[in-house]
Amino acid sequence: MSISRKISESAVHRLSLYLRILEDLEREDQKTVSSEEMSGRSATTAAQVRKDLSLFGSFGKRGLGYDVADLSERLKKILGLDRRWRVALVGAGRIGSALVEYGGFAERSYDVVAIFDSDPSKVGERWGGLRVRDISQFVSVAKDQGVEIVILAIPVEAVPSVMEYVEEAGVRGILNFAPTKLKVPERVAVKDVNMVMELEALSFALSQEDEEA
Amino acid sequence: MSISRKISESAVHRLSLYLRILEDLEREDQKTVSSEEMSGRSATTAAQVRKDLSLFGSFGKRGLGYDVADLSERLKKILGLDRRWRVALVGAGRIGSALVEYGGFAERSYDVVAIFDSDPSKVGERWGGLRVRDISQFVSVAKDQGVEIVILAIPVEAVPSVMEYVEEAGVRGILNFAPTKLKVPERVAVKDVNMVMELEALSFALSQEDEEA
DNA sequence: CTAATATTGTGAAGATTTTCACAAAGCCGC
DNA sequence: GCGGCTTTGTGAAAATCTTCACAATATTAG
Repeated sequence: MSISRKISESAVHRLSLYLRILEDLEREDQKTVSSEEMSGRSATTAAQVRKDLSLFGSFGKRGLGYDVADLSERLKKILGLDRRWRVALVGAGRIGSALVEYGGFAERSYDVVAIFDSDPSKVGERWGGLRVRDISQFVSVAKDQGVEIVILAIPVEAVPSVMEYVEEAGVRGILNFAPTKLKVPERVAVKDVNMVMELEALSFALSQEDEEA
Repeated sequence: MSISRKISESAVHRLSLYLRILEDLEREDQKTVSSEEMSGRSATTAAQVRKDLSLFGSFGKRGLGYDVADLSERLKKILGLDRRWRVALVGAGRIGSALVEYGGFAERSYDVVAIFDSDPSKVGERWGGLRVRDISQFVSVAKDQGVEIVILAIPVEAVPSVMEYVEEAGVRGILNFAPTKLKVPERVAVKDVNMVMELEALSFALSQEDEEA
């Protein structure tokens, strides 16, 4: 179905965005949608939408547009959301709690199956049905539970030691909230979420405006 | 000093990253650094580092490299971190609390000067020296406090009504955690932080690997 | 069945970003 | 102060990404 082609970061982000739009449309009971309308609801052009989709196949009908339910299914498949992913949260702090509480993950395809922390006062706490475990148990539990993705929500200092466990357990992907570049073997995929960097991009943009004025 | 030139999103992200690296180097007491070393600590090439910096001026010494302290200062200036920014947090939920607790903001250039929520049970709570206020007071307080940046950490449903206030108060930049595309006047800059999208990018990457195998 | 209308899919053109490669500069040791 | 070594800054080339523009195809009305 899909060719081994290099898809750019931004294209993948747009696919996520399209999926969200399609889910909105499904809720609104709209049956078909044109690239034009999709572009209106995102921040792209109709041509971009069509090009992005055409990277994976030919999903629309000329003259008609795309079938909302069908395209939504296909995007889910493309994004790997046609299966469940087993996720471990490492770091039972504020960010971790925000994520677990948020709950949106389960509705999508991610099951948080274990939570770890190194702080003895946190270990043992119950978090929405899961007991916080000591990080030293990471390797055995992660292997046992078949954890593929780790959400890393720990302070920078703790990163090196934790990463040893993560590597040993054969985790395949990391969503990294620590503001540092992780050193990982090539086979491990990393995505960074970094609020400070986004804030800096914001103040950069605002400063530029000021200078132009 | 700096020309009104269009700097790409990714270039700005890299600048943030360079700044973080320089701060590490300062802590390590290293006085100068080459583009080569900078690239080793980030995920770029030496040429990219030099090109990025050259967009703003000529900061290095041939044969020697860059002065760590000097470059750090210059990057801060470029990113608008040579002044304080007055920030309001809208949404006193888990994400908001994670952000305020995190504290890294104050160490950088952002002062959280007000917190708002619409939930009466939260209004009045004290959060690290600030009282949570009712969102209905947003416009007057934001104007009074000179708020320029808003961190929007509220559910999607609440976005439209809150955005009316935000717009009226003349806010210039928004760091948006709500998974929806904000509709804002052109003068307002928006940066999105979206964990679900990053997770989807991760499962996309992992699925691709699987197919290739 | 035909004409009018809508909208996709996609080569080709255009724009932007990244990499290359090397002249220009500065430092160091002798 | 000269030769050797290092490393920047930057045009030019290469690669990548986005937009354009239009043929192909589907639908609908009559």
